[in-house]
Amino acid sequence: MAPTSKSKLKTNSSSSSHFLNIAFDDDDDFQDYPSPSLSATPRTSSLLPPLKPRNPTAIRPSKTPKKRKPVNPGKENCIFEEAEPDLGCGLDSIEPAFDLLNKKVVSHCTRTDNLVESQILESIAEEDEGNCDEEGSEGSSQLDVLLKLCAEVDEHGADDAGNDPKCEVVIYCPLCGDDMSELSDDRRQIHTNECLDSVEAPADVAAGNDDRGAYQCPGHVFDGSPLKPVTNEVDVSPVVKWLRNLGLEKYEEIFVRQEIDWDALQWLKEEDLCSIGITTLGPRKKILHALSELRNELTRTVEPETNVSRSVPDETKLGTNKLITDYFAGPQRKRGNSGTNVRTSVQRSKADTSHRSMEKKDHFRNGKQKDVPLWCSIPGTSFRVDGFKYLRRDCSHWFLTHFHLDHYQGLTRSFSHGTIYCSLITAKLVNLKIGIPWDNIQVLPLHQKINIAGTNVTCFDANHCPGAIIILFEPPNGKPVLHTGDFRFCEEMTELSILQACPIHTLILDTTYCNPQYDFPKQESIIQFVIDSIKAEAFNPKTLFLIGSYTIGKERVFVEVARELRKKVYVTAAKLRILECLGFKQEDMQWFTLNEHESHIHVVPMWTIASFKRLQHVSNTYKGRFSLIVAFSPTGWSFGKGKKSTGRRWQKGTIIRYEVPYSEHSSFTELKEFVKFISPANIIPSVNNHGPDSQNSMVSQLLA
DNA sequence: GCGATCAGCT
DNA sequence: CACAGCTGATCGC
Repeated sequence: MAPTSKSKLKTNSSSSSHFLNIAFDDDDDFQDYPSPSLSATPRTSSLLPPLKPRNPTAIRPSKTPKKRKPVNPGKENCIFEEAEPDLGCGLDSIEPAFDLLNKKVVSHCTRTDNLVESQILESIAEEDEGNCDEEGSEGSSQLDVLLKLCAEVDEHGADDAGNDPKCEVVIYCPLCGDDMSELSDDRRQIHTNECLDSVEAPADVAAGNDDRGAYQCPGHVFDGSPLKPVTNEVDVSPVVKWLRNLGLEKYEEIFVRQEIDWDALQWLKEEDLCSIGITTLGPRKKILHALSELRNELTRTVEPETNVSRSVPDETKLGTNKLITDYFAGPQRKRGNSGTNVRTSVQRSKADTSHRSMEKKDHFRNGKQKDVPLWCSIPGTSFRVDGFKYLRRDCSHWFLTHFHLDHYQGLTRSFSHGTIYCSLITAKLVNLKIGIPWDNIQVLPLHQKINIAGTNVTCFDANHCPGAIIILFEPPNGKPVLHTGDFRFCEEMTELSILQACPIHTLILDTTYCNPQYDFPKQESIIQFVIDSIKAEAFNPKTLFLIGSYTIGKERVFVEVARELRKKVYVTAAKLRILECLGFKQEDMQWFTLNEHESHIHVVPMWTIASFKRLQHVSNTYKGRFSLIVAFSPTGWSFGKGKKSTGRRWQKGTIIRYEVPYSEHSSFTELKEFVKFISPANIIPSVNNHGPDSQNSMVSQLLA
């Protein structure tokens, strides 16, 4: 395969070099700000080709109106806030550029939000093979949908367990461990209710259900007792069972000795645990976490049926990144939000086979199964995307969209689950940083359709970090899936003929900034601000400029600063090794130096800039050589949400930090434009950072 | 002992 | 909170 490495920076491709060669006209610095309107038409008509929905009938109206969160109330109309008084360090020179940027963004922010109420796409979880047609459930009640999904989960679970038909179903009481196989359902119910009463569990907790066979047992809901046979635990207290379930059996003795019963357990605090002898941090935290879960369970008012019919189908249709199993929160689940406590047979079956070490490694950690989220499975294939945290043996094709920790987490040197597919740049980094042998890596070319196990696969530059790709899957079932990974929409994407022609069925979308209040400026404008700031202060040789960067990402900021100012930037040797993987041309590489004395512009990790303590340490290191530090922290979070202002300027003594809204993810406006361009039948958000309800609401607003 | 993992933090 | 990732503690082979 002939890789056509094309860095996102587009510095290594003459055909796209215009991307970097911004006209830095001093008189026209901020013309590049996007149109101040959220309505789709202005920018679309001025900058982009007409975005024709190619699949208009696929969009279905919402069955239930969704609430829309209040939009930015208009007070965030200043991009930079003076976080602390300017102590006067001769910085007047850089203020004008700062003010100018500020004013420009004011006009940018005071736009009229013109959002139409939700229009929700259905995104019913489909079977991997794609033969579960969503049309079939069109007329179903929400409960029917739920039941159907449950049935599918059950079947799946049985398969996963390597179900043995000869295997006799033995049903134990999860409380006392008695064999209840011979009892009728009613008798089992009575039995467990009695057990339940005997440990004084509140009634609302008992509302959860277990789908073990035909029998529903409430017991494990509150004590988390294991679902495997527990014949040796007949005489064991609920507290001990609870500890064992947490994998902390070695502390049983302490709890027994201290006579901590179920009631007392609920009230334990960290200092109590320390005082009774649980001095190791990890187990103590684990116990405290489990206790807080337990308290949540006990205080929650559970209305299982109401919750099931109200929330589950909605979330399913909207395609959040949750599995069906997420809707049935077991006692230990972190995100138990449905209020129901049914444990699915998937979880049970896997628990039953957890003695097999390989399966244990694949599916479990501390007794918890890591569910494969919707966003990393490609419907119609067995492929996984960025799902290395959920390694399974049922897949041998693993795609990696880009080399950021939250996407490759779980990928280690010992990976043996098949082939990793990624861009050339990502491949180099995976090899360099993780040590994956090249034999296990398949480099994907850009813009070139290739066939992998019967599915056509085409990649495009994601305009995120170097090597980041968007992947188009065309499985044999005729339902193409576009996975954006992390991406920032740009007009070049609308010019991709394959995307124009291919009717996307499922869009797995980077929804990091899927909220109307995230509508940051174009990257060029921010870079220009940084350049202007440095230019303005450059007369002072005792000023050190710091530019924040991730392992990869944000390179455009310091590369363009160097090119424009024709000054070298200092990077560490480790950083240079990474930069060498990114496909820069020699003329760009010349701007990097390993000699810190050669430059007063240093590239540092973002986390160095994030804290004044660390900046102070840098300042101390350079005492004598530099008397002022100006640091730039480029992050999209500095624009909007939850902050009093939409960007900040901080100062402490001779250290100044600018948080500049430089984002490598799409803004809300860009997401809307992209969704309009793609017009998918389904959307699956890959980021769920505002809670499911809010997220669904936001995703539905993309269609407004 | 070392790699993997997780919580906590920014 | 998150972005993305560092640190330090613990787990597990």
